[in-house]
Amino acid sequence: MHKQLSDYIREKITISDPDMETAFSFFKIMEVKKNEVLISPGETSQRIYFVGKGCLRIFFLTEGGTEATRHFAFENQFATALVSFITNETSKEFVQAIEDTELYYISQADFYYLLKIIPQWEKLYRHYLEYAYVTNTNRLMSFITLDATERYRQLLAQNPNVVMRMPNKMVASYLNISQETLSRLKSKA
Amino acid sequence: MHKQLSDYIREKITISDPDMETAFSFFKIMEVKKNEVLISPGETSQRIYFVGKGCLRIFFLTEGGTEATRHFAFENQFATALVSFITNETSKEFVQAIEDTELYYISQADFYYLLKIIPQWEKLYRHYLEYAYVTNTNRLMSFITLDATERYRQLLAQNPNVVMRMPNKMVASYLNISQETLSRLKSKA
DNA sequence: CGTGCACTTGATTGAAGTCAAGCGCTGTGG
DNA sequence: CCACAGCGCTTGACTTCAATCAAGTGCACG
Repeated sequence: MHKQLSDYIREKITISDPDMETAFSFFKIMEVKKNEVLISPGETSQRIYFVGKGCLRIFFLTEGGTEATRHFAFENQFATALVSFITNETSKEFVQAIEDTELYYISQADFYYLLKIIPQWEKLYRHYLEYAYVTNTNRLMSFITLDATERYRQLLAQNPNVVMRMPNKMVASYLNISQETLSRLKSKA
Repeated sequence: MHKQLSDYIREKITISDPDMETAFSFFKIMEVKKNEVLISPGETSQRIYFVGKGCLRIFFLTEGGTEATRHFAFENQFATALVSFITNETSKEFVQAIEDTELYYISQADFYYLLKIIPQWEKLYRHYLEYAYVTNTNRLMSFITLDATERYRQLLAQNPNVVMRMPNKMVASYLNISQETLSRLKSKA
């Protein structure tokens, strides 16, 4: 049971069977339909999700009302509205299922409890934070150094999943270009 | 001795006097002149710096050869080429003193050693990572949602230090606008 | 079977970059 | 202590990349 999750955890840290049992006791399973929203702006109650099957998207709305996608989380990845999770302030971000999705989740309180009672759990969280930081920084650098064409090429090279599995408008909002521009890029290359 | 650093640490975590002693034994003090470069691209030997007095800047070069500033670290902040520190790959970033600066630094090896022997040290690192992540994400969002004028206004409101203490060309490279555009913005507002 | 949403394609616009020229401070060496 | 070289900053003219606006096509789903 929870094999994907335990594999993931054991890949990152060494953890005793009893500790793994304890950790598991706080995770719950959950199925959501395509397009369902898990976290909306203004909410404080926080969870961390682990994607078993399907895909989550984290995005926020700009003043103009257009969506800006911050992250896609596929199978075997943790995801949450991380800024809100860290700061404990209300989220500015949505978390939404893009496909029918199977999730494991843990509440923020339980997650913090695990940080206290399982020393290695801190290390797991550290890895998640490091990953999130590196991803984000690469993204930031790509906005600064690359134009629309190059950003699209890079995404195609580094994360073809996104381009294949996600609808165009979401890919565009992830690259921070308009849907029209993405359409033109695709037809050219 | 090291009062600034110990104050900073005690603000983030609870740590025994002997542990603090141990931690301190790995930090060294260092003075650098204005414009001196501490880490250059291609280097692997990593340190974490704590700014006692002065200011550090982390930046990288774009293909065109222009500088893109990722972060300014003022008094009582930790700073390093964090992506390289995390991934252990060679840095793409420079770390440079912008003013005559007084630093405490610790090597990556020693820092990791502290993570092992002082349980609370993990928490300190966590706080640093969380801070870096939140800062970076806010920056990312500002590039996506705000135009040049609004980014400048936001920086002026949230971090006037940067605008006051840093030369124009660095402020511009931090906002990811050209020096000319920043000049025009300043003259208007 | 039809309504609406995703996507394409074309025409126009606009924000900010680039190029270019000139001013003024700073600091360095004679 | 002065002079001049060079860098930082400003201002103007022009260019460009990608956004917006607009219209039309086709597919998916109720």
